[in-house]
Amino acid sequence: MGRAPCCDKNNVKRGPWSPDEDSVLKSYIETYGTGGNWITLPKKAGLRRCGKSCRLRWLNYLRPDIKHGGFTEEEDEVIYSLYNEIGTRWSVIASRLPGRTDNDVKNYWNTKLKKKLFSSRKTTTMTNPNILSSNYDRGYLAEGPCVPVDLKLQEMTANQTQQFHNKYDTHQALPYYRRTRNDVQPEMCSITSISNSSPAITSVDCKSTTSFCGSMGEGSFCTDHGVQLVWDFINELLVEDETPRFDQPSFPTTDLQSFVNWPMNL
DNA sequence: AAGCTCCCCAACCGCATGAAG
DNA sequence: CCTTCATGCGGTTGGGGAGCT
Repeated sequence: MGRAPCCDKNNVKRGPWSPDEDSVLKSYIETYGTGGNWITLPKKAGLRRCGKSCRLRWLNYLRPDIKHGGFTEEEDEVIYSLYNEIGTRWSVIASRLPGRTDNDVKNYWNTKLKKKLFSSRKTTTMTNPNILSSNYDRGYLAEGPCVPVDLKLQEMTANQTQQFHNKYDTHQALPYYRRTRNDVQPEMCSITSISNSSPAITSVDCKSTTSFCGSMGEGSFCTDHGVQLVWDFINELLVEDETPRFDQPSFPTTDLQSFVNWPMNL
């Protein structure tokens, strides 16, 4: 048996809030505060709404310090940067953007910023047309300039590229294990870009971007279960480019339990 | 003008967390 | 310690507006 519902769903109104309801909720909270109890608030305020719904409406829309309207370039940068550091912890990201809510940031990321980030890879702030700016592209990178895989392949001769494609399917989905604060989760990724300045590649899975580098903090991933291929991949590409071949990082890459137990802050 | 598709975003859902008893 | 339950959070949904044919 599941948990008891927080309210009687048959007796509460759902869906969009009317201006009258907004006005009632706003004036109640401005007069009496939330009283630290959202569950009883709607009854006291005379609203036929679930407490959760009231809380959401207040926090995401009615609060006086909410900033409505488009995001600025500066806010975009903050989101890129924090997304790369901590992933989809929207409330933490929103806390760094005065007047923005977690819902706002999440919606903005999912509907606009992600697309903007992908399309911008070809055009923005590049000092070299073949190398993406690490500053702009922090959302993807651990550090240093980074080259999309497709561009890297274009640099090779047609014959080399064909041989490479015969050997590797560059768009195949690869399984890996991602470390989070609390556990290790199996996920899938595909490789989108490689760094030519540090032993790092960058991949994009369906949910987020992931750096593949020497650090063992949150977001790093285990190369077991097929992602060994990744290292062959990067070295094969880089060796075409006079870049020294990188050794595999020293952290455990084949034993899942060692990966799980490895200290976060090395 | 009508019908269709796409996109945005407000709102909902269910799970995790932590406080209180 | 265990249980209960309010709160907070991230993922997802769906209504409605905008744009296109």
